[in-house]
Amino acid sequence: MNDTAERLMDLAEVHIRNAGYGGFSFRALAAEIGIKSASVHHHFPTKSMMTAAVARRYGDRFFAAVARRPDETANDAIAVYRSAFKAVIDRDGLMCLFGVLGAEAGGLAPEVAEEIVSFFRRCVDDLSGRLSGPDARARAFQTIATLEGGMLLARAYQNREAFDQAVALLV
Amino acid sequence: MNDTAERLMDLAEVHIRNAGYGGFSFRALAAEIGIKSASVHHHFPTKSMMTAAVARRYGDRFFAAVARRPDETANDAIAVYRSAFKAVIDRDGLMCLFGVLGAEAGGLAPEVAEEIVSFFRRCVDDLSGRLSGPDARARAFQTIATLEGGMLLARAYQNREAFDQAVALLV
DNA sequence: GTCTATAATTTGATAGAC
DNA sequence: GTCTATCAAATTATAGAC
Repeated sequence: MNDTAERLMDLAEVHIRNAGYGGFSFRALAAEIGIKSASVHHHFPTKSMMTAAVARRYGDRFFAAVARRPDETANDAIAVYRSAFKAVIDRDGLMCLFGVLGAEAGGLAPEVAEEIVSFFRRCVDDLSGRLSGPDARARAFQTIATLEGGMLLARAYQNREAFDQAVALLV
Repeated sequence: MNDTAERLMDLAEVHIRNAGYGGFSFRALAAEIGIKSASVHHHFPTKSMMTAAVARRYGDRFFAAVARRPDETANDAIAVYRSAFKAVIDRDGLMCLFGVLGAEAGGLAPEVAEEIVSFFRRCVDDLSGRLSGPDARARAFQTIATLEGGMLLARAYQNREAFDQAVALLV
C-alpha cells in the first residue's frame, strides 16, 4: 500500500465520518492532494471499493486498540471499549466511521454493507466474551449501542461532553 | 398541507431512514407517485427545506407519542421512550430519522442541522425532567444514546432483536 | 397543481497517451 | 502513477405554458 493510497484513505475517512458516504467524491479527494480523479481510480477501482477499504482499515485499527490484555478483568473490558470510542471522538470530534455507515446502510453497496455487519458482530462477540454473568451478551449489546449513540449525541450537540454524559454510567 | 405534499413527505421519510439524505431525489419521489420532479418543487422549494419539513413532522409525532401522562412515575418515563423507539423500528425496521440525519449532520444544510440539534436537546431535556435523582441528566443522555445506538445495531444486524438486546437492561 | 423543457453542475467511471 | 479528454447519467433547480 503506497503513500498516495494511504493519504486518499485518510481524507475519505474524514469526509465519511463528517458527512457520510455521499460526503465525498473522487474529484474532491484528488483535488485535496493535488492529483486528478482519474488517478484515484488507479488506486481504488470504484467508490464502493474504496469505502470498503477505508472501513476495513478503520476496523483493523479499532480492534487493535481494544485488544485484550493478559491481566484484564470483566469490568475492564467495558472501560477499554469506552476509552477506544472516547479516543475517536477526542481526536477530531467526528463520528465513528461505522456509526455513520451503519445509519445509511440501506443505500450502500454490498461490499460496504458486509464490512458494517462484520464490524458490529465482531464488537459484540468480542465484548460479550470478555464479560461474565448471564447478562453478558445483553450488556455487550448495550455497551456498543450506548457508545455509538453517545457519539451521535455529541455530534448533534456539537459538544464532546454529551458523549461523556451518555457513557458515564456504563457499568 | 395537502395530500400530495403529505405523500411526498411519507416517501422522503422512508428513503432518508433507509439510506440517508443522499438516498432520495426529487425525481425519484415524483416517479413514485406519478408526477414530475418540477411539481415537487411546487410543494417544497428545495431538498433541504423538504428534509427539514420531514424532520419537523417526525419530531412532532415523536414527542406526541412520548408525552407525559398525569400518573407517570420516574421509572415510567424511560419505558415510555423505549416503547416509542421500539414502535418506530417495529413498524418498518428502519432507523430513527434523526439517528440517520445526526450521523451525517456535517454535510447537511443549516435548516436541517437545526432540526437535529433541537430534537436531541428536547429529548434529553424532557426525559431528564421526568427522572429523579442526582444522575437524572446523565441517565437521560444514556437512555437516548442507548436507544439510538440500539436502532443502529438492529439496522447493521438486519435484525430487530439486536435492538431488544441493547435496551433490555435500561433501568 | 402539474406539465415540458432546459439550464448548470456534479458525479462515477473509462480509454489511452506519457 | 499520473495525465488529458471524455462519456453517460444524475442531480438540483428554474421559467413559463396549461
